[in-house]
Amino acid sequence: MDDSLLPKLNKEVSKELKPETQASKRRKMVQKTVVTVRIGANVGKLKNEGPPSDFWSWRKYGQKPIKGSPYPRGYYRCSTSKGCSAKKQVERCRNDASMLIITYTSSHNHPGPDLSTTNLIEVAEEPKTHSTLDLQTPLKEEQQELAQEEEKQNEPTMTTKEKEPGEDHFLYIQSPISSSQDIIVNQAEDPFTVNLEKPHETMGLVLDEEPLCYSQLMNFSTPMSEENDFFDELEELPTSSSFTSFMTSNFSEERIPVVPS
DNA sequence: CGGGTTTGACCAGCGC
DNA sequence: GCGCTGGTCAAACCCG
Repeated sequence: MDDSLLPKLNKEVSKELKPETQASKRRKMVQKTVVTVRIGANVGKLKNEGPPSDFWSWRKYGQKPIKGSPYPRGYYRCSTSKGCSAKKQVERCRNDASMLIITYTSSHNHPGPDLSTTNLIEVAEEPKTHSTLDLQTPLKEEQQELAQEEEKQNEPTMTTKEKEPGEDHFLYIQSPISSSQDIIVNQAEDPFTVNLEKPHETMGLVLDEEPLCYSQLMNFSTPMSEENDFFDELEELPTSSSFTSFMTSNFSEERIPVVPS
């Protein structure tokens, strides 16, 4: 091709020409998983924006000031595997600096470094959400049970939010990622996809727009206490992450046909 | 030396 | 059609 012309353009095109990435190039058809992390005292400990380290390593490839937000948004790409197209965006809640809003896009095309040995404490509620997440990873079955137990113990009423029961796609997670972190996962997907998979569901809430509600949810549910210390240790380990497994399962549609049994 | 971060520029989607 | 804004790239720089 005439790559001698328009070098910039071509270089981008050639790179973005990968079928899936091209579609995800802009903010149109992208699957997104929004995770809100409350970083309590850790805000100082974590580096900069303090993206909770999942067991994948991320490389920052950009940062942009966001209109209306005093905090810039950081763009990260998975550097665990070379060809991995997984990305995440990290920004702070505009109204609550102690809240991190992490938006995951694309999927990891490689297994996690050490999933089996990882402490996956998964709190997944709302069966309908499961239909989206589809926890099909075998090892997750155990985690799921654990998660549900924990869920019961911690916040049995948390299953449906005070806002719009049945319309939200939140997942509230006891964060194994780092101490004193509360995590809410919101499954925000492309409306089309949602319509296809869950015609009865309404993606009324894309938290990307209004992270505020997270704060409310956070206040609404008060988790953690003794695990605090436990997770504090985990913080230093490259372990963790329930939400990473969420992603794995959620985004694995390329590799796993998704069978809601 | 290798990998990661920073930063400015460029491009494309979206709204008006 | 134009301008705005978000997302990505790549060179330069920094750190281990």
